[in-house]
Amino acid sequence: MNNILIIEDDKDISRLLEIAMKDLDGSTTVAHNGLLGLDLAQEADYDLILLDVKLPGMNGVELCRELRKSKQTPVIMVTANSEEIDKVLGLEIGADDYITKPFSMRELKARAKAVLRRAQQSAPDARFRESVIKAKELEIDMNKRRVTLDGSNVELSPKEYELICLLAQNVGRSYSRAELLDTIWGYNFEGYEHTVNSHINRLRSKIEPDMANPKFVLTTWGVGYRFNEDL
Amino acid sequence: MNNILIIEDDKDISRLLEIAMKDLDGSTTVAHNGLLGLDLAQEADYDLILLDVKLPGMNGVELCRELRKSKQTPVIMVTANSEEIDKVLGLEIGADDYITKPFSMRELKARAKAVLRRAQQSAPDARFRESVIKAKELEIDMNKRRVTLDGSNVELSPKEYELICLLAQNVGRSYSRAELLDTIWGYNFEGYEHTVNSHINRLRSKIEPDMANPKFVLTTWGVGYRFNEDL
DNA sequence: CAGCCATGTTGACATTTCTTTAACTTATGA
DNA sequence: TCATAAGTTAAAGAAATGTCAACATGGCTG
Repeated sequence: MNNILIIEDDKDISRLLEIAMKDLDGSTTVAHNGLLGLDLAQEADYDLILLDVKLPGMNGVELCRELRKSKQTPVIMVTANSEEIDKVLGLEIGADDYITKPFSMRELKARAKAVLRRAQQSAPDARFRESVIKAKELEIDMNKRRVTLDGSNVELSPKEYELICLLAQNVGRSYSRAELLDTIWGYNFEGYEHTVNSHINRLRSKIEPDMANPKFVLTTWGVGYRFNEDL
Repeated sequence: MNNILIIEDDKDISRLLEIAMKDLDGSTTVAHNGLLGLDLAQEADYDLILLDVKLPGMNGVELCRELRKSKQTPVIMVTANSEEIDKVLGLEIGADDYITKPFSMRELKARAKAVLRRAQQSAPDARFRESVIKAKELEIDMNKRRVTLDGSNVELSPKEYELICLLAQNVGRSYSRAELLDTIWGYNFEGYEHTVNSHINRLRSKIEPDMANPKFVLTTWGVGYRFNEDL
């Protein structure tokens, strides 16, 4: 979950920015003027700030420069025209990226994702964020989206992959079918819980050496499924 | 005294770069477009080249790749945004370092100094960069920008080439169509993800012996594409 | 200006995955 | 032990996704 601060006076645009950030698993705070925005940015530690260049109260370029005196929070400047870009680029204000209106949602999300990724990679604790999970001969590489069994590749469908990731990331925790449907299928899924069984079944058939005695994905009777805690 | 070539169309930025280089006891030459820059770089022996990615005449990535065919002059790429960094990092173009706008003078000088020191210390052939990827009968030589199948040349379009480079450099990692669009087409691309299919299709028709069973570029169903990890 | 080439778009068709159904097996407790 | 609730498995139609050829466009070059 990323904490994202949006400093933008136009209500429509800030609404749009919020929607895009929610898609990126972000929790958003909005400030509709520069001074308030700077206060918030200096008080809390955000993962990313989307900052409009033209603002009432305090200009975005000034704000960014001021913020940089105390914090290195990643900033993406939102500019209305190319004239403003020159200012952002030419001056050393310390923004991490910029985007010009009108922008596409895809572009905005891609840029935000890239900035967040870079910020996290350079952060000191990046090495603690393990993206490879190992359990006996089973290995899940979340960066590559790759699952191997004894070193050889296992082809998993999207649902199967999401299931094994969720379970393996929370070894020993039992998930009910309803929980799995909510997190993987989404709250709007209208189908039966039985669907989960089907997918677990196919997942097992691909990773379990002995279907009758699963090693990895275990059944918690009357509850749901969990990843084996004794491996 | 170091001879430094600056290839940058923006006059303000090139002046900024010149000032920084003079501080490093450098004598600077400026080219305001890509073709002229490449000419100069190929003619004379510079100690360092500062190269803007976005250029009129010839793109910085292409220029660097072209220059590498004849010279190993140290190159620092100057990029305006994260999209370009991703490209510089993702594709093998033979740059020695990169810096993003807006940059601080201090950072620029530090990087330039480091690159110059490295270049002077290492013997002429010590900084030989291995950039040939081999996978069975397929061979990709990123210095020559040449792809061969069983020794015979395969003619690839720019997009096809960038696709195979990116995928082959990250064997086994699955890229979604959106990711491919972001790194190869750029965040500004407004078209459909379907476009990726087309290019993968054409790429396959040129390198795959059996289109029905691709050996090199595999499909990760529901996700995207990847380079075969079991070769 | 004509023709070529790289690129992007479209749509018919093929393949894989998903959901549901149904028959079968296992665990649990009265 | 037997009834029943819960889980497994296989199969089939529906939905989603991928393939691939054909066409459209637009830049570049002779």
